[in-house]
Amino acid sequence: MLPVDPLRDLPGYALRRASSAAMQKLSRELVPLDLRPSEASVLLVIDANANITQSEIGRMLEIAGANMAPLIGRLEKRELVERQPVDGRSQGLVLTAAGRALCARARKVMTSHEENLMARIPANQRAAFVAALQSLWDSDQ
Amino acid sequence: MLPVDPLRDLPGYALRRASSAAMQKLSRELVPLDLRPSEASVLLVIDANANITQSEIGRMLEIAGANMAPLIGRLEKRELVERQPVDGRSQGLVLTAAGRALCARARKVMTSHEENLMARIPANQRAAFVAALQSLWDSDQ
DNA sequence: TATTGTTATACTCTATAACTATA
DNA sequence: TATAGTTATAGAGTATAACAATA
Repeated sequence: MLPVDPLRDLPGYALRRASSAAMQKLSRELVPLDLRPSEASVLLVIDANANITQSEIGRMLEIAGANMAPLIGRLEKRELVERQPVDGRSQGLVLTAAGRALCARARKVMTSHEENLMARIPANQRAAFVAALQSLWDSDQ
Repeated sequence: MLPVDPLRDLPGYALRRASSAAMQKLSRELVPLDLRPSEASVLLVIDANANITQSEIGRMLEIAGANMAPLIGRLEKRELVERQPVDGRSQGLVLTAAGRALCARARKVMTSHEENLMARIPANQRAAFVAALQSLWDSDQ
């Protein structure tokens, strides 16, 4: 007798499995760049917002401050990011030349990843799909 | 100047944030039952498939065998699940009376959670939304 | 008082390797 | 040889608590 999967048709479970599969795939695609998805995301955010502080990044991406410190530390140690004092307690972050180069490669990987995901969904449903995801993302009440 | 979020409109990123928000919410809702989402899922699977083995559950839910052992161990220690030898190396799993009672409560929590999620999405888009998620879930190539 | 940045710590989920017992 | 179950271990993400320096 074939086993029954009582979770298969639950939207929340499908959401979890889809997200997990997509993240695993992206992680593998970023291996050649020696970046994790969270690190690549932070590079893109700094590139789009020169002199942003790490607490601002944390609020934007919902990464707790305690976890931003080692993440930024790794990027700084690899000389992808530089800190520039804003005031006595805040530091603006900017990409180095190497950081901009790696960010460009990361953007290509992520863009390609996104296109491959969306290719699975009928074109006329994509906008509704993303809108539905964004409405769930604020449902954490 | 307001910071720019270059990730906000990427479907894959929206997928990750939506999944993360939903999982955090479900985790909180399961706290009174002292169950994690993965434990609740396993209870539902055993309830729907008496005498299923833990390796079969692992294949269904994509939980590695190495991680099933401590998970089932916790459920057995709480006397929610019993092991019954199938052959020399396999054991069928069944719920105890306490396990069935807790499973029923977990099902209520999960069903309510699913309904609250879907309430955010227009009714005429829900089927397409779940179908899109299921097609992504197999995109881990 | 509140915020920024940081360290330390712990928990969950996940991943790999190695091992036994059995098929 | 392949599979079931287990143990140990490590990585990654996330969470809280605590602290110093600054606003």
